Amino acid sequence: MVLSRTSQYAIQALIYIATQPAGEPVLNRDIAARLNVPSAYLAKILQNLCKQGLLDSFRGRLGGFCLREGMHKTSLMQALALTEGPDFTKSCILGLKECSDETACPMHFKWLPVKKKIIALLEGMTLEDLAKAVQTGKYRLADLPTGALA
Amino acid sequence: MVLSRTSQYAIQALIYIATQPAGEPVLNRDIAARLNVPSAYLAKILQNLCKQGLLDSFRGRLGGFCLREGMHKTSLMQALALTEGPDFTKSCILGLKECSDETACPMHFKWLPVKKKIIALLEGMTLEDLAKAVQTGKYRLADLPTGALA
DNA sequence: CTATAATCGGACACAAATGTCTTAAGGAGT
DNA sequence: ACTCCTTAAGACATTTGTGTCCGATTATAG
Ligand code: FES
Ligand code: FES
Repeated sequence: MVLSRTSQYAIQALIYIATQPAGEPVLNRDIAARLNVPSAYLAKILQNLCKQGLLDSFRGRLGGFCLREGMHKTSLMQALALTEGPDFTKSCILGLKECSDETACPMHFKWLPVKKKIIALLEGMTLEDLAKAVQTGKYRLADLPTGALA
Repeated sequence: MVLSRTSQYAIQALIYIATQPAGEPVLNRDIAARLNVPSAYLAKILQNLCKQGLLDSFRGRLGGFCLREGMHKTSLMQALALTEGPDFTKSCILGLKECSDETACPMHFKWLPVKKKIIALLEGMTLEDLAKAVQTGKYRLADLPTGALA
């Protein structure tokens, strides 16, 4: 419902990276271990986020991934636009090609307000916010018991 | 976002069937043509809805599909439980196995109210309601120009 | 009974998402 | 220069979603 696995991994990883000291690259291996996610697959996702400009990557020793300068304030909406495609909120809930008041499906006018709430929520949450929440220790990023931060 | 193609087809078909005179079986072929959807695939979906007890099917001449007695008041939530699986609303938006206040991910308490709105919406809309809306001619069930009802 | 018309059921085909593996390339330390 | 550690890139495998096809079954009409 709502998000693909790929996007879920991406968000988890981004939040985790945001909890780590800025400027210190984080190893893909560590992220994967922390989130209990396939590391090779996660690498692909992170590489993509690099190409899209959200992350920086460094090879070799002391390498890894870290948030690009200023990207701590990236909203979930912006991040999801990169993983799900730029208009993943544009579609009609019944799958019609157009979703607008003029081409409304029978659910349109009921669905639209809810969709707006979802979008507002995603636009309102930044990686920074979520990272801080995680750092309080009250929330978990992975299935494991209660994620103690490294 | 939110629904699989299969569920979208299913809902469209159910609404269309609900707009037709009760008790008169509707041909799969006609539904597929009306919705502009692959008929063989739609047949599978309808067969499944039969097995789950939402539709009745009749073979041979004058055959087809129609809503089972009393099922006009089925909510979208009930219908989606059949196509998406019984707990498609249970999962965490970040993909955690458990979604509860005790095992909250950093988005949990913000997401939960929105999720509740979605569920309330789906529970509040019945096939009957949606069919009536379509019959006003103001809403469309398919991509085609403006669906004139048969 | 026969022909016709529709669903049923399963096998099959294709595509997209998810996950794995191997090799190449780049940077840090010695 | 050499070695080690890391990401980069692409090929490949697996799984799931989507879509097609065909023969079997069932019901109606003549
Ligand atoms: S037209 Fe269907 S949700 Fe807008
Ligand atoms: S735990 Fe993530 S949405 Fe509830």
